Amino acid sequence: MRLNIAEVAKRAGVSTATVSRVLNNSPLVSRRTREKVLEVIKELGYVPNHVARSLRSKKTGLVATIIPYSADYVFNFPYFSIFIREVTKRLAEDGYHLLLTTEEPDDDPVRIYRTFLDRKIVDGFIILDLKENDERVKFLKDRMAKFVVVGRAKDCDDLPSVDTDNMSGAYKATSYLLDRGCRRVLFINGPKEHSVSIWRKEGYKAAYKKKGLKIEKSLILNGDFMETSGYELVKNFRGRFDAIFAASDLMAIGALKALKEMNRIVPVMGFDDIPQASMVTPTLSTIRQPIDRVGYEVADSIVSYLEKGEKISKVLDVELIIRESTEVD
Amino acid sequence: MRLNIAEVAKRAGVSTATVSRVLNNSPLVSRRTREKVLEVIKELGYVPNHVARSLRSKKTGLVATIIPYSADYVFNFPYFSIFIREVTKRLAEDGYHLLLTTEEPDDDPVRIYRTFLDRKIVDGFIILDLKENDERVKFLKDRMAKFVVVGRAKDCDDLPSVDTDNMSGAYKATSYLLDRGCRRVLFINGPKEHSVSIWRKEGYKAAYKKKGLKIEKSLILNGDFMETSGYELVKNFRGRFDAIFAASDLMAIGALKALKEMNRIVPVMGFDDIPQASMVTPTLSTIRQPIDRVGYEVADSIVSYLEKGEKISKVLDVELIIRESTEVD
DNA sequence: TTGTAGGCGTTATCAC
DNA sequence: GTGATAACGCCTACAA
Repeated sequence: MRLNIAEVAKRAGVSTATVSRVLNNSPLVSRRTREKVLEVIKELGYVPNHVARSLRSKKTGLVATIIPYSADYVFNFPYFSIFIREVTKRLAEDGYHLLLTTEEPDDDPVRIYRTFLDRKIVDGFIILDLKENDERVKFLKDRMAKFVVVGRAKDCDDLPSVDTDNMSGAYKATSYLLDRGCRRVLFINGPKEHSVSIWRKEGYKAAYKKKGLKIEKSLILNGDFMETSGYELVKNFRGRFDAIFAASDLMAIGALKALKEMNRIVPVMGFDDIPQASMVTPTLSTIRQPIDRVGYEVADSIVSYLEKGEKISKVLDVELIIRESTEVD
Repeated sequence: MRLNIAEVAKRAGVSTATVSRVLNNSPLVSRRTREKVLEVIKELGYVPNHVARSLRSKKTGLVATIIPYSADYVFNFPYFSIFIREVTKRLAEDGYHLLLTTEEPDDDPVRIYRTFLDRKIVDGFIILDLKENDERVKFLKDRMAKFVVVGRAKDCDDLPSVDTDNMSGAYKATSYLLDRGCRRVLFINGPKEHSVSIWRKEGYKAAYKKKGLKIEKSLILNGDFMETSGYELVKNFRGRFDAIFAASDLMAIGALKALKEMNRIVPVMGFDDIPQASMVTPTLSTIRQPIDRVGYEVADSIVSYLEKGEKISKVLDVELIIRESTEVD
């Protein structure tokens, strides 16, 4: 025997329309009818079929996050899992679920987005790893899709977004090093086109300006957030420097390794505050990002967008954490 | 204008049935008709609606993984992300997608499973963090749900499953320490009821037996896989020991910290080979688990189950990695 | 080889 | 307040 709305209706001696009304808390049902229907529902253990609802309502209750294939470091970022947990938790509060998937290599970066939109698999997207002139953003805008980005690109401030205050973070980090008397802070930034890199560079520069110091462009390098790139960039750097500020803890750790091999000691500052930061030797000074709140807020934002059409954007504060790596002398 | 199968049919001058046949590669379509239909499909940019298909076929193409709330360490396990990547990659090969979510705290552990089954949101499940007499397994079996477990419980060997050879791993680790002349290997196992803990304990014991040595039960402790538990267990241990084997790298790292504070040096072996293992000081000897293959195989298994009804189980080899932490003298 | 038509389970629009 | 009934978009007997 099929357990559907018709069966419930039959047993309760009402029409399917009435059952549906009860299910959707419509006020257009008398108290008595509602109670009777609820009783039957409970008795039969009836639960509405989500797919049928989706077909009717044209909403699947699914939000997709697609990890760019190039963005290995997203996965290597130990806090990624906390981010995911907070996202799914917030989504569930409104009955949404997270579809998580990865891009294929050598692939059109918007292929999966197109598939999900064409086949109407998801209601919205969360975009990670934002770049300037991001193809995905362009595509989704074009298709009038609903999405929220993590990060802020300068070319799309009309988008709902959640970001940490990368500029302020880089400013704090750099200022701290300058305050300690350092003058040539080697800045190992992330990839050039990434929105976080752009903001962090601004922060770095702002700190120099504030102190009235001249910025030396050759001190600004671009890594890929991974440990090896921090290691290599320091190892191969031919100029002078008296401190290092890396745009990720992993690169900072790589930098520390390189310094050790080169038998040099200078203050080193990271960014993120991943678990390793407090476990390596020396423990790493860094900028802590509230990754859990980023997860919560981005989920909150996409839900608001989907349910109420509200485009919410937030910038979250970051915190300077001083440990051993900057306290060398 | 709605773009659906009927519209395509109209434009191609055929019936919806024919279009459907073309879409599903039925041989019951003439070459000419097929080409014509495909042409129209291309021209209109028609793509079948996934939800409508799901309703008809009673398959959503979704596989759920639900992270137990208690299993924080799953998230703290840095390789979790690699696991997810491999899972989604393999699922996508057959058109499946991953629904990832977290349990709510203080909640019936099978609540989410029930919801997903009742509402028919997903086709199958991947179960992580398996325990003996696992409630979730019991529930899903009861409901005749399709699922694959990561791990092997002794009470359910009829389930499709993927596991690493935990027993062999623990055997290798313990044997290595015994071969070095250690006799009192403090074994910091995971939580008692976890299937991995049970297998690893077997391996530990087997190594002792093989050497004809007596097993000292007081040397076997239970932690929770996290760093602090390794630290505390060692710090508070009152017996004698001349080596440590921890069932996770994180606990091994905690143990190393405790030893350092206690001014003691003994060989320490971990389990997992997480990234930190090669970054801490001293670098950590450990048992490497092929987490990427676990991801691939578990996805492969659930797809085979869903598509062909085949229950596939696999046990994957692990590898002994010797670094500095065991080479102390 | 192709078409007709019913049904998957729900919701929304009408009437009553 | 409540009940028929027609969609939503697709697939599949069954008939032709």
